[in-house]
Amino acid sequence: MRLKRDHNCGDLSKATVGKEVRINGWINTRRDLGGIFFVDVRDRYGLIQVRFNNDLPSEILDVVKHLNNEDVIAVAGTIVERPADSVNKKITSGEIEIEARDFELLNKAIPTPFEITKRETGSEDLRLKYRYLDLRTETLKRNMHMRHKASQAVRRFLNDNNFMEVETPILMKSTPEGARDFLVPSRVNPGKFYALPQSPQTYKQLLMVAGYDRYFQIVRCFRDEDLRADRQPEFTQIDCEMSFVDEADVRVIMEDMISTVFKETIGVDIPTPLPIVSFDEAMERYGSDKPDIRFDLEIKNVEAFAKATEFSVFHSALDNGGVIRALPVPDAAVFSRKKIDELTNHAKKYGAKGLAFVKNTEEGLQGGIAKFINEDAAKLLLDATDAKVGDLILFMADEWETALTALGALRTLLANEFGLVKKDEYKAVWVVDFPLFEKDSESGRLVARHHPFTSPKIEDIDKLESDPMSVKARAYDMALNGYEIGGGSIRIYQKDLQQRMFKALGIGKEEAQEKFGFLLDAFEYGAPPHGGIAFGLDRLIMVLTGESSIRDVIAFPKTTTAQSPMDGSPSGVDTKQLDDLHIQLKVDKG
RNA sequence: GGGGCUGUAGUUCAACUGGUUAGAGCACCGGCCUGUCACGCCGGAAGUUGCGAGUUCGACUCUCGUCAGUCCCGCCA
Repeated sequence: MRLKRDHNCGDLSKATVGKEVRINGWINTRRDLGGIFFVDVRDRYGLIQVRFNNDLPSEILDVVKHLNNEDVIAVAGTIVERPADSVNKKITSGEIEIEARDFELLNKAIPTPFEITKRETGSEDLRLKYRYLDLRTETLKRNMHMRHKASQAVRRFLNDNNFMEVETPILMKSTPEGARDFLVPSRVNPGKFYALPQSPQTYKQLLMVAGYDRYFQIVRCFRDEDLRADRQPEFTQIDCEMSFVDEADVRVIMEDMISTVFKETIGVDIPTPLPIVSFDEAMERYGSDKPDIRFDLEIKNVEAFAKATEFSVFHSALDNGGVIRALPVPDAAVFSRKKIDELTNHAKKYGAKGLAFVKNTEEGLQGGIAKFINEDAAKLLLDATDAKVGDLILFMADEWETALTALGALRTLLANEFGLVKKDEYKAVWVVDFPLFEKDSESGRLVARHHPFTSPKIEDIDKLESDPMSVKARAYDMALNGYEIGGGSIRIYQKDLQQRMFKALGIGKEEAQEKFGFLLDAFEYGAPPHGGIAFGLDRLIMVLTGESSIRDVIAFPKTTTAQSPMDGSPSGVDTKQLDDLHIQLKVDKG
């Protein structure tokens, strides 16, 4: 190229008027007025209007006349002030333009499959197929820049606080305890597989044993599970671990980190210390273990009321060990039958069997289950819910977690519909005191709610064998605007306690030694007390950018079927490759 | 594994209750235009209605299957 740039499009302003500059960039838009030709040139830094007059040499004019959007060009010219009546207030460089003297077409572009300046054109799969074009759009450029800024803020903060960045293996041992692993065959080890890390959990604990007492890594993690708007098969974690700490130490420094990131990226103050709620309280009040606390709309316990009614569904639920909870919805007594049916269907997605309701009107309780409610019961209900005239009260009778989760889902849905969620508000909260175990719904066996390395609360250790479901974990999650953006725990660091934990999970001594022997062995060589946390960087960027899909904050994401329309991955491979890996397929490769 | 929604020129959308040659904006091509900035004006080209089957005199439209995208449930230690 002849005309190499000495400025970028974001450098130019009124202060540079009179300067001779050279810029390189893409054609954003162009306007041919006959005797005068305007081209808006775009690069990563900004947008600047270039004017081509018709006194330029015809070699230049002939090319300029046939320029297209997204052609790559070089322009040499003078920065000049625009006539006062031709100022474009919509762009930052709107007061100036470049009067072109020399020009070079660096590369032509064929018409793009969607318009770069209009992100609403082009379906998502088309934009994913041409991701390098989508990344040219303002929105994605802004998102990727936000991601960069947040990552840098995290690195700076952690470095300033003595955290050391250490890389851990991408090829590791498969431990099929939690999510399904991505497996990697090995040519030199026939019949054996590595797994891609679901998280560097064991490695960071081993780094603590090594004495690297503050570790971090911005690290890719892999899980072969179904995708969602906020879930990708590969995603990035801000992974941290610290030695000689308890829960409060980790919380204090990590909420400081998140607060710093918000300040440095979008200028928002997240006041610390963050509020702390227990898992039980989060479930009881918000129906979620990652509550959105930007709005009230809280769930109420109405069991005293339920017992006083003649509604048999309530009584049988209670007899079967279930609970009765209510969600009072202000000013929703006007809801139609159809609307309430919609809410019922929404609740059913979360395992609810039905949804009872009653309307609080001037004439008392009406509609729904009103006929089962006598005067005494009505008083109990209004006391428990603080419902005002004009409110709708929704009831759920079910198992504790099902009832609350379903009401929590309705809470979120209704808050959005009523506009209770303010877009520019950010409220984070710690959720603590999680149960250590939960029952696997299929097998009924005990599984770790967080992971098997999470320490039980010291006062609960005695109940590990006798009453495991009552044992609480030394775990903490950070929820932000209804997203779980981080989670961690104080870890087990003693071999015997770790072995008891494995045993409680139904992992035999030999199996534990085979799968996690390296960790158990390490605990015998002076393992310090330690704990840590991992934040989902992608979700954090989602919140910072206000996006509702994780794909919009990842440079090259996958579709919901875990495919890449751009490069066609995953794809079949040659028989030769498979032979090298000692692999035979059971199905035809696609 | 299950459910919802969507699929029509390059692209965004339209096409009545199943009925003539499937239309329009943007993009593209040609022409005109010296202050535009979503420039404007005139003209042109552009379609296996995702794919396959069925119902029908007739299917973009109805039915079934399939593929893809997306959202949700399950799943995500």
